Amino acid sequence: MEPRPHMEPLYRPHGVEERWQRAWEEEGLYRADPSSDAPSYVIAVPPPNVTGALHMGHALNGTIQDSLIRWHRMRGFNTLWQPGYDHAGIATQAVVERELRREGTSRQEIGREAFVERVWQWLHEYGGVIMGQFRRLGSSLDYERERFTMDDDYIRAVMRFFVHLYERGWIYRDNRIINWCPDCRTSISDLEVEHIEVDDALTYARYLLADGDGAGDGYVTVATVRPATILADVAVAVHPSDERYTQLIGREVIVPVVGRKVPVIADDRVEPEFGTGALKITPGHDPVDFEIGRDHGLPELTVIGFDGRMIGDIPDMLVGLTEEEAGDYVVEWLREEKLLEKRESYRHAVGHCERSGTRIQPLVSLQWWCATEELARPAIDAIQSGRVRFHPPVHGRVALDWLTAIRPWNVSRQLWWGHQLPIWYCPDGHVTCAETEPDACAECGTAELRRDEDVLDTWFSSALWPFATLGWPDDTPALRAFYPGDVNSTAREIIFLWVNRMLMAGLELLGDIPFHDVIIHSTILAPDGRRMSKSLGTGIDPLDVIEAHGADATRYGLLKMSSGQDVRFSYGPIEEGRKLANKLWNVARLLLADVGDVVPDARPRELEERWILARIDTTRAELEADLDAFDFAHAVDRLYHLTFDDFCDWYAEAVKPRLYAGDEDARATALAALERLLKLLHPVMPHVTEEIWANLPRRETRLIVAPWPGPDERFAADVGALVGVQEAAERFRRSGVSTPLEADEKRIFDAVVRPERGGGGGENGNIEAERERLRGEIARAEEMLANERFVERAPAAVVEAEREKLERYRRELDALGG
RNA sequence: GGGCGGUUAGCUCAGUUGGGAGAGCACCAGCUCGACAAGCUGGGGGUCACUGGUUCGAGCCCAGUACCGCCCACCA
Repeated sequence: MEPRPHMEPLYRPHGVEERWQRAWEEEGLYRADPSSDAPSYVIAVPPPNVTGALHMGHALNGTIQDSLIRWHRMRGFNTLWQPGYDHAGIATQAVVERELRREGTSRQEIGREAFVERVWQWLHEYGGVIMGQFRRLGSSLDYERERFTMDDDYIRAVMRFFVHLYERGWIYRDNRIINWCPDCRTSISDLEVEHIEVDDALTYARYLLADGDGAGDGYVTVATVRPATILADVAVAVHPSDERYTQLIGREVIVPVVGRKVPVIADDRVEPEFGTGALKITPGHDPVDFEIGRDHGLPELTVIGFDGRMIGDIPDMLVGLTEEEAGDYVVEWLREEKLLEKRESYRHAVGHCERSGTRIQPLVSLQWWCATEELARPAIDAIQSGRVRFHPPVHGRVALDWLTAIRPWNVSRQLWWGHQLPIWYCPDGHVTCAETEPDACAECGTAELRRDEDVLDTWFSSALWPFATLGWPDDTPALRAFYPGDVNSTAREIIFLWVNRMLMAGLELLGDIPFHDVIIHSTILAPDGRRMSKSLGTGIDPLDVIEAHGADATRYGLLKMSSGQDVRFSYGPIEEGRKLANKLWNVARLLLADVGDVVPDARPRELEERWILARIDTTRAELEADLDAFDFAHAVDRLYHLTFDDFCDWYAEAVKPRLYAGDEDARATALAALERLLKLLHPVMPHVTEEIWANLPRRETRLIVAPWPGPDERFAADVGALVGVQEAAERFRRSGVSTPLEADEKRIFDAVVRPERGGGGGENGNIEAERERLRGEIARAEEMLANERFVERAPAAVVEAEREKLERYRRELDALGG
């Protein structure tokens, strides 16, 4: 043990926190032990993007997980908090591509191999800073076990997963419409598409009947927000029971500009009430139209390329234009041909790439897909049966709804950074799927193989995080010791992307759920209620908060404010945490001043000592219930009031005179009570508690691994022992009226309230004011008890409580001679 | 379009089977007490969004309205 440092009146977290963070890690106290016999408690950190920096969500989530981990470590569990990073395919590739552009080159120019090499180089230089920032928060991750989704072992796990699904028959290649981001130059999944309201123009265009017989007006009008896609129209659809159009079904109309004759078809996916009730069908560029087109056997024409430019069988002058330019041309053409009925402004939600913000281009493309119904089934059961519980529970139902209506998963991305698909083609077009590069085509045996160039969706590998980090697919000691895990704590927005897929992958590959509790933590908004975001300038850097107030205060504050679904960040709770740390520090100074060779030992003699030990024990039980329910805001609130109100304002003040008098029993008991208080606070505020712990005499273990206090019923009967004194103090402070007290109560009263120093009015306080107050209370109670219906229908306990209150007020009034 | 959450003190938020509206911050007043002025004690401040209903009794339960936010979504 190091020498006891001088304890200054003001607790300064700087230096102290970093010192303990280094000590805990260097002494191996964060380490999980795969060979331990103790029950395990496992949380895998949501792997942050390897390019990213700590934001407020990380800080809150890190605090939640660390508090649980530290609590269980003290309770004797073999804890593993698994650290690591996600390679974050699109995000990382975008960062490095941006850098290449600044250098005047591009990934296409330097080629795939050099580009991937460049990404690794970038990561070694700038990536992977978050784990250092997690350390600064005091996070007790087992840093020696850090994993990366692009580690060789992890890649092997991803390949195994893919081949497994392929062999199950759930992986297939299909030419379907996908969400194409022209900026990222890749497909993205439905979950990565963000719908944003935009103002568009709705163009009403007339399609002339090909066999114009004079009946009606000889045309049908359709509405579109994307006039350029008219060039790829292959049909017009109407609702089968829409009487306006029944006579048109089966006839042909002429697509403007290109002059193509296309059929009028009937489909009940058309909404008769919208627009004109006639829908132009563009299977190549619209998801609904694609489905309708497939069902009616229509061709899929493409007029917009992967670069967002016009291509295909269209007038030469349009080739190479943007969709918008081409659209303007089409509208102008319609106007000249008198086929433009009208244009009106129209506000609607349009899909955008959530990473680049670019408007999604629905395109037909040959991609790899994963059929997910079979994977989802066990996950659905796990949630329905309650084996996996969400906190708050509402998110379980949301997760369930998604799983129940799950759709095929587009798993291929047209990127270079990521896990390249383990798919090889031979010149004859045969497909070989294997974990490692095969020698020959599985079908025809030719050795001439070409690997598919696409990489897998980043979330495909994230799905394996709870067990690929433990060595799966190998049967390792870590996997046996730490799977299944216990808790997953994460942000609301990745329930589908990540949580559900971990459930599916874990159940499919290991036959068991990866965790039984899912915590969905609050979203912390900027103080003005907007999202915290760098680009909006509304972000608050948690490292700045730690710098200014300390990690303990930051942890406390984040837990305190994280009660609702969304919560505005404010410094109030952080300040509260800082005050709590300072208060704790100072009460420790009081109890440790002139401590001599007294060691902690609970041997209570007086009322206030039995009382505080009872209060600490009941708070321990309540705290455990809060933590078991993942109710962190209540847990820290409880700790605050235990420390301030009970421990400092009442107990410490009451026992102070005996400490000054050199009462060694009082001293030893005080230290024992402080010990227990420190233990309860440690999971939330690890640094200040460890620092004080180190100052306690004869301390041979670290608080971080000190045993969590068990139930202590010895003084339970004394938990209300101070009620009389506290009421007397309240009365005295309110009106200066003294209450007759027993000798030991009087001693506590005098120590805590110190009437001789003013505050009230002494024995001659305002007795009449107090009588008046009591008469008011009595009147109210009498009124309630006079209400027959209340007496008849209210629960007996409530009525009885009211009677007791009345009796007490009357006694008190009598004592005041009223 | 569908679903979910929210609306309580100036601010950020609690309020646990319906039974006297709370905390922290801010504000005001008083305390230089042998841990802490980054402290202590006390105080002011609320039509619990609105309307109706159930009940002896509603912040809480029911119906509806308004506003804010989130998620999902193939009405062009």
